[in-house]
Amino acid sequence: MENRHAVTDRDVVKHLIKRLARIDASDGWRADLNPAQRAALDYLSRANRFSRQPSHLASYLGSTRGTVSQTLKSLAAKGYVEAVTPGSDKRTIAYQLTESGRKLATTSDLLSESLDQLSAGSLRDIATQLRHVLGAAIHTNRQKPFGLCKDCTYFQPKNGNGHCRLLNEELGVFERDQICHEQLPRSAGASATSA
Amino acid sequence: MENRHAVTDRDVVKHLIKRLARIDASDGWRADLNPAQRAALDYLSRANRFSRQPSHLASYLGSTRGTVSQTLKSLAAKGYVEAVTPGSDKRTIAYQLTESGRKLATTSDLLSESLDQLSAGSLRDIATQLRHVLGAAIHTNRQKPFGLCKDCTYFQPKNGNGHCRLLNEELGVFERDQICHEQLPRSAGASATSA
DNA sequence: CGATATAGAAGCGAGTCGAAACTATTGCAA
DNA sequence: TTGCAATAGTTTCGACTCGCTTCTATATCG
Repeated sequence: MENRHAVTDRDVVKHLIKRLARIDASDGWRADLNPAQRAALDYLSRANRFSRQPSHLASYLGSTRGTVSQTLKSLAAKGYVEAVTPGSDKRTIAYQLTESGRKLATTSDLLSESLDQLSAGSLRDIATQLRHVLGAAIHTNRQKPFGLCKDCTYFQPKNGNGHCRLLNEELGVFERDQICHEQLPRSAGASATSA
Repeated sequence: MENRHAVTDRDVVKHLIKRLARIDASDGWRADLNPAQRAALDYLSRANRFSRQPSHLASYLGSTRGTVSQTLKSLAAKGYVEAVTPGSDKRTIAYQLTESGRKLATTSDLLSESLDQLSAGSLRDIATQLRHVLGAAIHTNRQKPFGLCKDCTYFQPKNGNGHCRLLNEELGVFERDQICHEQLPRSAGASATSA
């Protein structure tokens, strides 16, 4: 009623996210990486052993196999990742961080520093709200959630560790907090095998 | 205490923002634009008449004059923006949207659609929280806020319209909701002329 | 078997990116 | 007034992203 040109909360949020992402991207040129390489490094540092193939990264980034293939190649040339050939399926290849890659992936970035200036309560609130946004975006875009192993329908506590009922694999403690391309959020409508 | 590998809220928020930005970027290839061109188009659609020069866009994006110069050139080649030469200072140039550019800038994107699935209350909460995050990031990165004209220290209501006390210019109604490279948030520590 | 699907990679062309060099102005100061 | 540093924009460079198409190997299913 006040004026026809008023900015809606939706647009405010949209611009806030986009601007934040832009600033973070411009910060992504630290060291000798670019934002895409940094994203790949970051993904590999969080992905569990079932989720480290080029196609998984492409799916996570909403990109293509061809594109991430090149990004991983340049990361390998710089010595931050290395290819490992897994077992059964000879078409696949997996990438893992090298020691220097691991070190680089854990260095703090601008976004972390900015977020550190907020209170614990604020962070928890933002996390809750943004989860809804990301959930909506993922649903709209028909993407996979790539959530944490421990929040998965197929995750089953076992002794101190865990067990994946989908892949029928034993899981170490640290793997509970890694992301998985097969993850199906427990809270969501879990209609079993679709993945 | 529960486990040493637990993911902090800070990292959750960081990953949520980054993933959201990635998905939005992959969506930014609609029409015949790429994400950078889309960002430039979006900026120009919201910038007031004092803020449409390449250097302003570079500052907003945390990029360089050289880079945005090329982006604007390709946007001009596609007919979405056109250069206009302003008055006094012959070094400067300003870009404005063409009719087709304006049309393209107002088409809804993935992020808008996702946000539309949230309640008004949620959107208002997220906006409040993200403003803090962006504020911190801008401060850390020593960037300008690029806030709305009406939220500026130099903004003065005048009749139904407004007046800028910094540039000593009259402002139309619609200009109150545009972003300005000179904006100094009213709430922040406004120590006058620094800009 | 063979058809088809899938994983990864290579090549293409447009374009981004920071960095540095370059041009044209402007403003300031000796 | 002349000189010179600061500023705005552009150009060029090399590395790289990106979607796209094609290619090669393997898998899978009928």
